[in-house]
Amino acid sequence: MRAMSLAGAAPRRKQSPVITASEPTGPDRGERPAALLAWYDRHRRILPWRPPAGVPADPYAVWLSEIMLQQTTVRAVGPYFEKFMARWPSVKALGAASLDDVLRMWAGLGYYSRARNLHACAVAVTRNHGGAFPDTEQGLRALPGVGPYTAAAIAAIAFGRQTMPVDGNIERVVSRLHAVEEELPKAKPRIQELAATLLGPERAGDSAQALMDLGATICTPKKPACALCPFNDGCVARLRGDAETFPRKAPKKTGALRRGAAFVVTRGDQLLLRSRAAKGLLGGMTEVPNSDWLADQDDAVARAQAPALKGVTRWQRKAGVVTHVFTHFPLELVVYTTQAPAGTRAPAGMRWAEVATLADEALPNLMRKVIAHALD
DNA sequence: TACTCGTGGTT
DNA sequence: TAACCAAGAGT
Repeated sequence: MRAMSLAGAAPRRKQSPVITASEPTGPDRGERPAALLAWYDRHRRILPWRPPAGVPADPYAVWLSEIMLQQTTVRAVGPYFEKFMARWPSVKALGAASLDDVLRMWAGLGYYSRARNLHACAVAVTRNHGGAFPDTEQGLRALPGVGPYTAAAIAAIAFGRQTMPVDGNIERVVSRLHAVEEELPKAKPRIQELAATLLGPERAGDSAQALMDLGATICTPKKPACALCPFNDGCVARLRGDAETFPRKAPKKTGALRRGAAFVVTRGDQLLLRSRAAKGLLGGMTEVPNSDWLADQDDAVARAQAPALKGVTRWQRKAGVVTHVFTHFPLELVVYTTQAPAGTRAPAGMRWAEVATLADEALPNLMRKVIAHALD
């Protein structure tokens, strides 16, 4: 352990007493896994789902965190992970919960198919595996919501399997280390292969988490802190001086603006809500009635999709619009409000909910914006 | 392969 | 400010 503590400071090549300025001074290829782990032992992040060094990880906590972290920042996940662990401390507990409860707890975190698959996975592990996660990559891969990355991550981190998960961080680190010119996603197989060479003979999970921490804190997308990197001058992209340009990837096109209308109906202290279709955009989540969302949507056409309510003929249009940006398109919603008389029946498929308890509803943030705008 | 699928923070 | 990015999966 004592020797390891020095590895973060750029180990020198053993066979070359004479080192020129341009010669690589980073660890030799074969020494990289050890240098990486030594760096990790000194600089690993403290995270809610990560036990203290040397303490085995709880597969349930690893799985839950990995699902939440898909395309989601560590900061955003933190409170959700704590909430879920407190309410459902085991996969069996989560498997016994209702999908509705899971969606309510997940509301605001985005990518709601993850929550549906999370629940389905908990049920499957409880029913088909006796509440114990499969301990192989192949077994994990068969579970809902568990793809190639997550299966490898759980196998390595929770079960010590010799496999290297490749996420966005690792793609960036590895593509820079080897200056991989091929564009993503075509370069994935090559990057997977190169990433696997960074696995130490033991501590596979730590190797993976080390690369992720390195990508998140040192080998960042913009202005990487190369001087602090354990790979040092062994990094080809750094030697070329264009580390920031990796990984190569085709620019993505932005979607066209879509427009629509949302209808906020109050009845005393209550509000009219309904549920969205089980799958697709915001699948299974709660919403206020609203129109189609279409590019070049005409305001009058959208307005005409207001719910039919007995005794309601007048709608007030709120000034301004609610804007929201989805991954593949931006959205602008015009908001109409009305006050329904006491006793007004909710249309088929809709229900009245107390405004005071809206926090407990499975409302995606878009809908929270709409309601806040309407009641403002 | 190329879309779909949320949200918030950075640059 | 527009673009990019974050421990990707499903179709």
